[in-house]
Amino acid sequence: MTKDFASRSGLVAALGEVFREYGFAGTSLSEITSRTGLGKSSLYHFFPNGKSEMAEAVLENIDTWFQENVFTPLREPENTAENINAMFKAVDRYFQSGNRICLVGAFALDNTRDQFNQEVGAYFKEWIDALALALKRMGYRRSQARILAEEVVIGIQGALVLARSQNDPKTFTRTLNRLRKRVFNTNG
Amino acid sequence: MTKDFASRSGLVAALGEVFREYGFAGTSLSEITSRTGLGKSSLYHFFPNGKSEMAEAVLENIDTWFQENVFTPLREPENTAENINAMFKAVDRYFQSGNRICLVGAFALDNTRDQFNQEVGAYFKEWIDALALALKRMGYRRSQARILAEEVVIGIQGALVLARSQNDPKTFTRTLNRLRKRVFNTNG
DNA sequence: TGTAAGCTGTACCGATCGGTACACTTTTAG
DNA sequence: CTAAAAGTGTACCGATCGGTACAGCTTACA
Repeated sequence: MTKDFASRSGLVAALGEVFREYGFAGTSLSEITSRTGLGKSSLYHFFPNGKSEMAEAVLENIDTWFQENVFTPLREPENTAENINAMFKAVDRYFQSGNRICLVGAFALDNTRDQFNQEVGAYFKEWIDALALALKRMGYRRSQARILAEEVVIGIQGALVLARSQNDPKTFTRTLNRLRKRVFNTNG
Repeated sequence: MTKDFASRSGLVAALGEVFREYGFAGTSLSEITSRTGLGKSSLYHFFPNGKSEMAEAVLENIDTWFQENVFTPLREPENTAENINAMFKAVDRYFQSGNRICLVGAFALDNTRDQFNQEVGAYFKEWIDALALALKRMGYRRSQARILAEEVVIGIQGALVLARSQNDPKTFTRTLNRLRKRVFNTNG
């Protein structure tokens, strides 16, 4: 593919890390160049529509990852509790135990959201829907399942904000444990 | 003061709204000019250090508001339950029932945080500390109070992310109600 | 009324922004 | 081996970036 990256998804992953660090507006092409080792000509070869196409690719990459590792398992009709547990593990891994922020969440907070309306909206909606379905299968009543699913996703996002604000990843893992307990212990 | 603003804090409030909408990196001086009606010369008259000084002023403004309306009341030795309830009301008002994001949270998520390390870190720390103190006074054991205070602040931040992502402010008010119940109902 | 301070418009600065043109090299595939 | 396709370096574009210089206007106050 290119001298610097074995696959396109490797490049997209690198782009994702740059956007995570600088935000969408704060990421310049020259920063991307220096972080990926690819000049503008190469970047525009892969992403003719420039920066926004790069971000689209990153968001698509994220969506694919969550589909495979989180959403689809949650929708499985069997081993529900196991799959919910797997979600917590996958999330912990994905966000590197609190050392990595949620790019979709970051995009959501400013007007970057407007440019990626569909992707940002769908990401959270799908997550909550899939989790609510699983929780219902676990025995929660439908309305309770929805509320609890929302609570979990909100908790994860908030914990990422707080962990980063305090430079303390443990805030995130602590929250993840709390949410797991809440899902499995409580009489919903 | 100026033809456009009766007071400095009125100007700072307007700046805050611009930063909320575009983020720090995404806010250009020309955008600030068009939104405040003040030319660069005026802006640099009030904020000789430019954009970052404007953001500092906004953060200071936010801190002042939260000190007066949230932190100080929470630290009062009496009427604790009342003051915690007042916190929820103040927060609902401040974030306009989910129509306004938390600028400090937004700053926390990308490298803007590095430039405002102290302010971003202190905002959340002080909030959690004050709330934990109040919860302890309400009867929670110290460790439980800390955990619960963290849970509340995390919930608020996460709800703001989610509400904005779904363009659904009700997510925020719903969460605020849930957190209030959690604080007052549970046997901690 | 005078004068200093507060405030603002205009014109400008160099740097960087996102993006393009194009020739060149490298890789792939028949 | 060859030709097309994929990938890249260099040089450039106009626009905008954050910031400055400075003269002039406006306001407060003595």
